[in-house]
Amino acid sequence: MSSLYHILKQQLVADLKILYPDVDASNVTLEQPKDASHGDFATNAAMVLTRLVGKPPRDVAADIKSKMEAWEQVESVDIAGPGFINLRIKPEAIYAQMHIIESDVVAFGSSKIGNGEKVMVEFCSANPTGPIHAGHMRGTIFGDVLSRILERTGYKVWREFLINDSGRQIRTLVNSVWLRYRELFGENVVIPDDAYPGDYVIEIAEKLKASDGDKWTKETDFEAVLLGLRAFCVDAMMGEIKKDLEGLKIAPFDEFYSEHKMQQTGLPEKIMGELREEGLVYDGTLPPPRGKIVDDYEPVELPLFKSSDFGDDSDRPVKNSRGDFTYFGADLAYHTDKLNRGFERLINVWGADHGGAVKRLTSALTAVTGNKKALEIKLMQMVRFVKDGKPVKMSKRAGNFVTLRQILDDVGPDAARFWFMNRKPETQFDFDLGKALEKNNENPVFYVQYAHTRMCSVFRQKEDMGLELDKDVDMSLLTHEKEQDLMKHLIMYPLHLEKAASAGEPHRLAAYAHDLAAGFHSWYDSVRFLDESDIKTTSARLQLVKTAREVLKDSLGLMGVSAPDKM
RNA sequence: GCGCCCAUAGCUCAGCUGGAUAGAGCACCUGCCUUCUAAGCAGGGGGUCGGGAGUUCGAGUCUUCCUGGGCGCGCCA
Repeated sequence: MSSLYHILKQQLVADLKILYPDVDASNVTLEQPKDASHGDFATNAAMVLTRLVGKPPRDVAADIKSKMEAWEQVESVDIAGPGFINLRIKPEAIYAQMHIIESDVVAFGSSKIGNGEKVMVEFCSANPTGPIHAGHMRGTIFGDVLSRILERTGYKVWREFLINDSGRQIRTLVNSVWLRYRELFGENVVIPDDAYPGDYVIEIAEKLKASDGDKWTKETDFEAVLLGLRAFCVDAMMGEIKKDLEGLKIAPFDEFYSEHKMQQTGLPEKIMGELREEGLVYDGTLPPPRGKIVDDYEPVELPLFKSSDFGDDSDRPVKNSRGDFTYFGADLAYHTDKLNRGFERLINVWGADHGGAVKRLTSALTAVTGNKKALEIKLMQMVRFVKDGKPVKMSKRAGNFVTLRQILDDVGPDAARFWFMNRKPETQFDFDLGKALEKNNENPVFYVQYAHTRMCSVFRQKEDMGLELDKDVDMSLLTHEKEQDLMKHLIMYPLHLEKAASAGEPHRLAAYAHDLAAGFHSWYDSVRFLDESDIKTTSARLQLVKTAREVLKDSLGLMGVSAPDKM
């Protein structure tokens, strides 16, 4: 806890506790005012507490002010407007922060709001029936960066990828591969409409031929083929998926969890039995589906989960009429197992096309935990892919979808990652494949990276000039407005990380990095850093450049974006 | 018909979980390179924050209704 923000926040909380012992001050914030003339920090404490304390805001502010004036880091305290308390920090306190940041930016940015809580982030979970396509990118990048931010803010993060390797899609995959495999041996096969059409299917077939020879051409029973080739096909697909994840610079998953294996252990049966004992699962008949006319509807008695008692609009079958678990049933078992594995908090990153399943699963989990909200689902709205202003339709069936690898080949991981995580998840947006191809500066990542290369370049130039800097740096020489602004922006880094973590919104980190780059670019153009005739000022400025570089590099690192020395 | 999400500059989007005078990029206009990378900087024009009502010291932000767009609505995955 070396950051000024953390220290001041702690002092504020402690003082409020003394002033108003019985009042809940959790809504009190310590922020950086937009307008610098309002001070370095501001708190809304007086206004938030006015009703709870039963005094006018400016009176509350006066109480708090008297406490704050005793803080050693504070130069002045002012009450403004409806009851804002504005703090001005002693310059020395800010200068001291620069050295702390530069010596260990990770420690500086870390916080304990996570309290060591075990949180599982499940994301990506692309079906192993084809390469990762562009539609998965948003959630995959989101989950990756969110995980990194949560780790930095004191959570114990577990990254999990659910391999959806049971169900009909796997039959289709195995069948598609098997047909292509037989085709390789000269058999005249007919590829049905529902088979996967991509070239990757042929590649797997070729691998199969290489490893097993003609063994599977003699087999006529598809069930036997499925049994024999399921693992081979899924493994081959997962190998490709893992390569894609690596290409996108996704931090390693802690576990790739196989749904098929889960089914085989009998875990879902066990969990359903327990739920049945608790009265949460019962046998019943559902009404016909609404909003759609179904010709072949017949009422059937199925095991149902009482999700309607927990906010869902209907009860949901956990098994289908063939006796297999439904997607919902398997998901329910899987998530119950997550809790049994000791995770206190579950975060799932899903695409908006799964939005309809959110309520039933969260409500089911609420039932299982006895009314604790353990599961949080982050929905990624759809990304519309456009080229030359026209939408590009993608379909796995037609085989014309844009793959993650294509985008990586075009723009590289840095641009792709920054582009996707720059935006908050609940808005849908257009990804222009034409612009992405151009690799121009419309992608803000170049702006941020360029700031970093400029910082590095200054030091290269300093070496070339043979400048010897002072060991004892006097930061008080940095009187320029841009320098003051930059320093104040740097000390707020931990606050922005905490907000990104607690809101579950990684894009805030991208915004912070962009602002930091802007502050630096602006400063860069207003003063010359390297001045042989004034080594003292040069030393102080380079100290600030070094500090800013540490923060910028660290924030880029958390986003999984590289910080190049040269561009 | 029902549920979830969205609507902010011409375009793409931020807006710090209710705070002080609503921001950035692109596009358009005007300036700044014989000194640290001009992939940059400084400035200008451009807004009824989709519309109405409400909540309170205070609303782009919360509630509600309306309009428009996206996603979904079997035992599929």
